[in-house]
Amino acid sequence: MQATTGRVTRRRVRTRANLLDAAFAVFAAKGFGHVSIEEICEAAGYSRGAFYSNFSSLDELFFALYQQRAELIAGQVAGALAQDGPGLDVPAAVDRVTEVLLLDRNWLLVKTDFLVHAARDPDVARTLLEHRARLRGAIADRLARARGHTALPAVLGDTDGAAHAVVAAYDGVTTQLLLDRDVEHARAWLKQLLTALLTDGSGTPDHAKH
Amino acid sequence: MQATTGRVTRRRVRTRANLLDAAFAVFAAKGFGHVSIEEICEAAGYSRGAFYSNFSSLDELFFALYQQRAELIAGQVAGALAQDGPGLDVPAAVDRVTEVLLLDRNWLLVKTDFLVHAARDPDVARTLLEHRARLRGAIADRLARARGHTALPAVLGDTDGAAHAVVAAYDGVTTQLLLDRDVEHARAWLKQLLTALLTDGSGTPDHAKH
DNA sequence: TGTACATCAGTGAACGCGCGTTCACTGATGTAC
DNA sequence: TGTACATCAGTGAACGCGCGTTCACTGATGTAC
Repeated sequence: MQATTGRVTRRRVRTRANLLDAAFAVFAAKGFGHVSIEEICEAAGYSRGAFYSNFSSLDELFFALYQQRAELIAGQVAGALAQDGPGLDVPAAVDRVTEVLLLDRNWLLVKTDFLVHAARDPDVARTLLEHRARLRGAIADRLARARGHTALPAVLGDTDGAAHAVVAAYDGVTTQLLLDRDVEHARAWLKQLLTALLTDGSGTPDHAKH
Repeated sequence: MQATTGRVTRRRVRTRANLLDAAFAVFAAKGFGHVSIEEICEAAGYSRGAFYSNFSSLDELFFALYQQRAELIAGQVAGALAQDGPGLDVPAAVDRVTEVLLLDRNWLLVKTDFLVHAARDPDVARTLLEHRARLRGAIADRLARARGHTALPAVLGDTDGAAHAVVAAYDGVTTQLLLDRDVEHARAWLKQLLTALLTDGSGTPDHAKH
C-alpha cells in the first residue's frame, strides 16, 4: 500500500504524453464525437490496449487533454499579464494577451469542443467554470493594478465586471475567428473591442475596419 | 420531367418535419457526433428507412435543421428590431432582442454544435457566415436609424463595426450561459454589455453585479 | 557495474454489438375518368 | 362523389463493418544484492 500512487514509470509517462499529443491533433482535425479510440492509437503509434492501460474512456482522455492544455495557456496568459512591472500600460498588456489567446487555431477548436461537451455535463461544466474564474481573477488583478491610469467605464461596474467583459469579448471574437480563419483581423478586432470596453471612449479612434 | 421538383406529397412534408423536430431534441440532448440515425428515427417514431427516404446523411439533416431554426430566429430578431417605429429607443430594442436571443437553451446548444461543425468545413462555414452577415446587417440598419439619438463610441467605427460588436457580445454571453445555465443573469449582463458598447459611457451606472 | 528476478506496460488476436446502408415489399396517397 | 389504377413513402429484415472492450501473453523496466 505505498501511498495512493503506485509507482509511475517513465515509459508510462511517455506513452501517456504521446497519446495526449496524438489525441490533440486528431480531436482538432475531426472534433470530439467524430473520433474513435482506434484513430488516436494509430496516430500515436500504439495498439488499442495501450489506450486502456492509460485511460478508461475517451471522455477521460479528453478531459485530461483539456486540463493539460488549459493550464499551459493559463500560464502563458499570466506571463503576458505580468510582463511589465506593477501598474501601467494596459494597451501593451492587451496586445500581448491578445497575441497568446488567438495564436493556435487547433486549441480554439478543441476548447470549443470542450465547451459544448461541458454544456451538457454539469460536472465538466464546473471544471471549466473554475478555469474561467481563475483566468478572470488574473485579469481583474491586472486591471486593479492599472486603475487610475486608465479609467474604466462605469457601466461595467468594478474590475471584476470588466474582467467578465474581457472574457466575453474573447469568446465572441473566438467564434468569429473559427469561422473566417482570419487571425490578423481577429487580433486587431479583439484589441479594438477590449479598448472600447476598458476605456471611457477617449482611446484610439483609428483603424476602424470593423 | 415536370420541373426539377418531383411532386412533394403532404405525407412527405409531415415526415420530414417530424424527423427534424425529433432531431432537434436529440441533438440538443446529446450533441451532434454523439447521435445515431437510429436514435433520431426512434425518437420520431419511424424506421430507419424513412430517414434514408428523406435525407442522405446525418450531415445533411443537421444542415437542414440548422437552416430551418436559424431562419425562424432571424425572423424573430427582425421583428424585435422593427417593433418601435423608425429611429429612437435603442435600450428598448436591446431588451427585446436580448429576450429572443437567449430564450432557448436547446437552440444555443445546437447552434454551438453547428459552429464547431462549420469551423471544420469551409462550405458549411460559408453558410453560417452568411447568416451572421444578414443578422449584422439588420442590426446595423437599426443602429443607423437610431443614430443621433444615441451616440456610438468612436472606437468601434461605423454602425457596421458596432453591429459586429453586438454579435461578439452575444456570442460571448452565450458561451457563459451554456456553462452556468443562468438565463436571467445572462440577459441582464448582455444588456449591460451592449449598453457599454453602444453608448459613450453615460448610461445606466446601476445594477453592477458584473 | 553486473546478474537474477519480479512486476509492469503495451501487444494483438478475439469477440460481439451497434448501427449504417440496402432493398424487396406493402399500405398510403394522389390522379384520371 | 366514387372507383380503378399508378406511383410513392415508409417498413423491417438482412448484411456486414467498424470499433469498443477484454485478456492471455511477452518484451521492457525497475529492484535487490
